[in-house]
Amino acid sequence: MKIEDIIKSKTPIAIEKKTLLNVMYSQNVIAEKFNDLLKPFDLSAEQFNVLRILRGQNGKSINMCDIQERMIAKTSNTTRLVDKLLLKELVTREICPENRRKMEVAITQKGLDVLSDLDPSITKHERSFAQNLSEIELITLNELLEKFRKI
Amino acid sequence: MKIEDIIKSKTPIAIEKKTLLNVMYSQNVIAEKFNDLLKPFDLSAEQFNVLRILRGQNGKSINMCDIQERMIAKTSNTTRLVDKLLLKELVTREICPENRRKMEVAITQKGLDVLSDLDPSITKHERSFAQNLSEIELITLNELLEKFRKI
DNA sequence: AATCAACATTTGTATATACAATTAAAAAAT
DNA sequence: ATTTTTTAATTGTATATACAAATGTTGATT
Repeated sequence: MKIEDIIKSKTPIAIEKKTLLNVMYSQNVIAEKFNDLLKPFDLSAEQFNVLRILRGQNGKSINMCDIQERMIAKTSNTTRLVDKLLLKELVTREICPENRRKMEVAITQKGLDVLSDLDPSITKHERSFAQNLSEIELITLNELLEKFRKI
Repeated sequence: MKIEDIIKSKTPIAIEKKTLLNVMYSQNVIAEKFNDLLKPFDLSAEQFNVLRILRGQNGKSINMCDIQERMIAKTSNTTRLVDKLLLKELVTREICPENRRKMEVAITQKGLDVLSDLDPSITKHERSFAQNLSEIELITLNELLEKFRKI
């Protein structure tokens, strides 16, 4: 569906504006589907994101700053995100002995299990979008987005 | 900057996942710049969006349902958004006499003035992203996004 | 005409986000 | 060695969002 139809604009939209709207709206579609997928697991998208970052550490712990750096939405409140994950026993948090300002956050076995359970539907989710495009088109889309957002 | 570097992934990411991350992150970059731009005007992105929809009505009023339909983030709470705009006297809201369930929302002169003041920076914002791509690339990007999100 | 279903909007509530202010620890400067 | 600056994380607060429940109105059914 074209963006003009989605926002029900009668007049044509300039290509500059249209592209911005298209990026914004696409993200929205993706995020909504993603939230639906996570809902049965009682995880928000950002919580899942943090868990995935922690798994990517392969057993090593990571501090709050470094988590924040790896996140897509850089303005999230990492402390409170980790609080939520702690309550669910999906992560551990300890003061770093070398630098007592820092926190060592790590994923628990329970956290790893939740991610394992989720993996199939995450992969399905990712493929459901990608299947509409060829390999070459996907590469092009990535390149164009990268150029587009570069200011 | 490539998405792998942004999320600091050491291992290469599958193109399916990468594309999703790229769309999500690009939206984030755009939204952040947009919020910065609106901040001096004391408007949130969604409030601005509603105002722009109202201006697009060319004097006619529009009800809540129809506003919602035209919005990009379909889950926003239109009532409370309009409440905020009412407080700032940027819109009017009246019960529709033909169907008392409906509300007639319209932009005020003050609202139109705010949008006029904003227009130059909005245009600048839109162009700042679009300038990185040629006309053909912009068209391609729009087409690819449209295909991508189609499920 | 009375009842029921559908519609349009609002309200309640829990959670999430944005962003400034605060706390605490470590590093740098004097 | 003490003060200042920088760094890391947390807390406070206001606003935004998600989603269910409630309210009031209209249209349909019997």
